[in-house]
Amino acid sequence: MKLSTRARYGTRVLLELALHWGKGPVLLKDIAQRQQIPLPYLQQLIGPLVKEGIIKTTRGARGGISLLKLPKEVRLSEVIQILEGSITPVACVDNPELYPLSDTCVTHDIWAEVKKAMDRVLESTTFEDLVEHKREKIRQKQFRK
Amino acid sequence: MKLSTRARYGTRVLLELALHWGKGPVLLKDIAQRQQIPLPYLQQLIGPLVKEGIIKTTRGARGGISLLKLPKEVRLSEVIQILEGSITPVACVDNPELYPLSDTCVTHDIWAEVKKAMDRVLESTTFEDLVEHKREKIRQKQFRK
DNA sequence: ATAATTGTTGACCTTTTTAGTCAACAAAAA
DNA sequence: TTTTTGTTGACTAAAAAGGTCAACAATTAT
Repeated sequence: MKLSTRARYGTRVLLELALHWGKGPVLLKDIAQRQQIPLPYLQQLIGPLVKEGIIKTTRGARGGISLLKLPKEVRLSEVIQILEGSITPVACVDNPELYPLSDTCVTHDIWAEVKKAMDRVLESTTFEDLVEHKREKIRQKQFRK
Repeated sequence: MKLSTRARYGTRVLLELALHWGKGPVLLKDIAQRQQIPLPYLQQLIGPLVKEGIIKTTRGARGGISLLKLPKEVRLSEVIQILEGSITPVACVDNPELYPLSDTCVTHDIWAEVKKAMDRVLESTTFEDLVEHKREKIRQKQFRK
């Protein structure tokens, strides 16, 4: 049940952009370095995010990528869906019509519940939440010194 | 985020045993056929379940496998843990000590929440629940005819 | 203009994981 | 003592994950 690195990296990239909101584009190279993501791999991840209208890219000198929406308008669930696909534990939860036995298959039902439980968390979390949470953590850390 | 076939097959096997509770051992061959699991693969799955004391095996003619505990004493979470390992979406949720940045890493926290949400479902579901649910479904199906 | 700076794309490769097979063996019952 | 079952560990094939690369396209700075 591991999340792919695509989804994990993608979340961290978007969190960076959310923290940098309103301050112009962020260099891919810098993100790659700070987040310890191989640059060529990172470049590959942003394609789908651009296509879905989450971020925009600016080419040429002083370019980079930036968030297209407000951080509060981007849900964690979207990003995972885009970079990883459905989080369903088993395929038949997404396509019950393909599995005619599902009307007496109780394991099907329980996997559907598991998926719902995950969805509740991922859909209720926006990048604004993450930004706030992050700033709070940093404050607490300084306080402890 | 897919569940492995090991975990899915294992759940179905235990559900069979729970439905057959109190009626002696069930042949591996029969389970394999009914559940459409390759027999040699199934044989491989039961080892860990025996080792953890969930089921017992009986060799020789009229042998098979049977549930060692009451269905209501076996949680779905145990079976998945045994056959698939931890369901954590990211490794650092299980071993925070290995990742020193986790005290300001908010993505870590959100993955931990996702895991908790899954655990709540899996730990609160026993095979007695599944058996009941199954019987209820069968009743409803007959009623519709 | 044109050189330098960035992002874009698709093809490719390597490693790891998953799913499954097989053969030789061990125990119990008929 | 033969037949019926389960046990184990080594092996293999296929798929997915993770990552690399080279050639290209668009901007900006000079």
